[in-house]
Amino acid sequence: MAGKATNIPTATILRLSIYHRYLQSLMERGTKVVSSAQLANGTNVNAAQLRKDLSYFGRFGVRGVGYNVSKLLRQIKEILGLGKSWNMALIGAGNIGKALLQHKQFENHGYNFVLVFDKTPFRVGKEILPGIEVHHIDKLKELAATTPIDLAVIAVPASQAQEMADTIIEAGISGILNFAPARLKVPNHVALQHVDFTTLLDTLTYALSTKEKKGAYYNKKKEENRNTRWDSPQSWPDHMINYSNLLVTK
Amino acid sequence: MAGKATNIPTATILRLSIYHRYLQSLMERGTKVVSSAQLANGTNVNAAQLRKDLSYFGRFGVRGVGYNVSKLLRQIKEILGLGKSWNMALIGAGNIGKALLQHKQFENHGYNFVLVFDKTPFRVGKEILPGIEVHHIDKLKELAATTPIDLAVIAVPASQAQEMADTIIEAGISGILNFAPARLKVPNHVALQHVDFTTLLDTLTYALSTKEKKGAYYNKKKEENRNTRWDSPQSWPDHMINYSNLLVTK
DNA sequence: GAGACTAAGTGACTTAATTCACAATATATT
DNA sequence: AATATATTGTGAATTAAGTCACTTAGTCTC
Ligand SMILES: NC(=O)c1ccc[n+]([C@@H]2O[C@H](COP(=O)([O-])OP(=O)(O)OC[C@H]3O[C@@H](n4cnc5c(N)ncnc54)[C@H](O)[C@@H]3O)[C@@H](O)[C@H]2O)c1
Ligand SMILES: NC(=O)c1ccc[n+]([C@@H]2O[C@H](COP(=O)([O-])OP(=O)(O)OC[C@H]3O[C@@H](n4cnc5c(N)ncnc54)[C@H](O)[C@@H]3O)[C@@H](O)[C@H]2O)c1
Repeated sequence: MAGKATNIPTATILRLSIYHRYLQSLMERGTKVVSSAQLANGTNVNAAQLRKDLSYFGRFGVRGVGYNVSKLLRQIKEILGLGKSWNMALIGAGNIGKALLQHKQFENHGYNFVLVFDKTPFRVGKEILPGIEVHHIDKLKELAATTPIDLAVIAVPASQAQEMADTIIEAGISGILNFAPARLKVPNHVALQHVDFTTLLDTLTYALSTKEKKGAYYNKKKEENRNTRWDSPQSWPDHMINYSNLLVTK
Repeated sequence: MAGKATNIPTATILRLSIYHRYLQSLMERGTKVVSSAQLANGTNVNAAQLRKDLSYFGRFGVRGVGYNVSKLLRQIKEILGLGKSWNMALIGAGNIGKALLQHKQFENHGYNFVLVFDKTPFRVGKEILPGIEVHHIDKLKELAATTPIDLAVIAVPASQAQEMADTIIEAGISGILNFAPARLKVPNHVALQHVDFTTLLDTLTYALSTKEKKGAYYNKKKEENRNTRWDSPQSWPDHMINYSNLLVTK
């Protein structure tokens, strides 16, 4: 486990998660060994980049052979902190919130909604899922004290989002996934990600628009240009993500 | 409208969308003029960066004064292609798909679901929204020929996602927003964005994990370090996006 | 209408991320 | 045991993105 002291690119962490998912599918298919070229191809990244990404954390492969799928999977889990199960609180049990609660995949990945909050009277007190009651948002701090929460998911209207973030942080939670279309301000010790549908749609319309009226705001160059810049509508290179969301990833 | 020939950073487009949204809120509040510093502060970016982002497309401000809110808003709309209304097809009318259909905000922004597809017998034929019937996926090509579709939203299980992407592209649609946890391969002329919840959650767990056992995989540095690297759990610098997917965005 | 003041626009610089290309090291083969 | 072959790991080079800091061009005041 070498582990470099170098700064790790943010995008590397995003990609690690993507490799992780692909490795899981390889596991299911029974693949034992995979080369950086195969793994990179399956996740749409450059093979050298994949190797460099891993090299920030250690040396996991065997030269001339490749990577042992289950071993690499275990090691990426370790790096990303996916060894344990993570308790999540949902803030806002509306359309999106309910879809998230229903999503079985989260549990499989160790993400569990253990508390759900809302404000609207007709939602509060209902049993939204077997064993999961909707609590009033005012009880967040109190309940978070007994049930330790690692992550909070914000799914309230944008106008309420910053206030909710503040409440969440005050309750001692320091990881937030925000679905509201608002860029939140949080102190440095809090990890935050935005899931921003409209912004992503806007990048698509930009791509399609520049495609049509080529030359208006942009000058067309080499058509064969790889998926990296906005010369032509294309896939996202990364970050993006964002980058990203970020964000933002091919 | 100067319009530089330079390559435009992918992250610039993401940010443009974010400025756009913030400008809309300023409009609603009746603000007439805004400085780059204010606008940057409201969107959590560096003021110089905001000015540079705009400079790729022209000169929209007045020196010594700032930007006219409604004028800048109009110009960003123009750049991003938000002047027109965009027809969308939804592929997969399950949990997430239904939440998206319900979402009123999309219409306000010019994004309209005009066709909905699924495969499961009990969903096909139902009127899922007033005036919107769920069609069988096999009819996509046929219906897209009569109702022009600009963008497709994929909300089917990951195992079906690549196949759906291929079908969509074959039907002549060249913008895709994908919610399935799978990295899709598309030809160069197709614009693609991934909305990847789990990957974003994974970056949060990484941040929280490294926070706890500082020094394991990372070496703690200046604590005051601004939100830019993975030295400590923090906000996403951008892209991340995008990128990123990236993607990724503070 | 001269001078003070403010904030945009941008070239130069800095920092970050990606890719190249090859040395290092494993396995397989004869 | 020597050689062929494959694929990792990584410094060096390249490319991209972000920030600084100054110049320019407006408005406002007196
Ligand atoms: N539904 C979508 O497809 C979609 C798409 C993109 C973005 N979003 C965003 O996600 C967020 C939620 O969207 P939605 O469609 O689920 O909205 P929704 O109106 O269906 O649900 C919002 C829920 O939040 C609750 N709420 C409001 N203020 C609250 C507060 N202060 N404390 C606790 N609960 C509170 C409401 O009672 C409601 O149940 C919004 O910001 C929306 O813009 C949703
Ligand atoms: N629900 C969530 O909160 C959530 C969160 C993250 C990711 N996702 C992803 O979004 C996707 C959809 O999730 P969901 O929860 O809505 O699942 P779901 O099972 O509720 O809905 C999927 C729908 O797709 C339809 N479908 C399946 N194959 C199809 C095909 N070939 N053609 C047309 N329709 C088809 C199914 O009939 C079903 O109605 C999945 O890939 C899921 O992993 C969902």
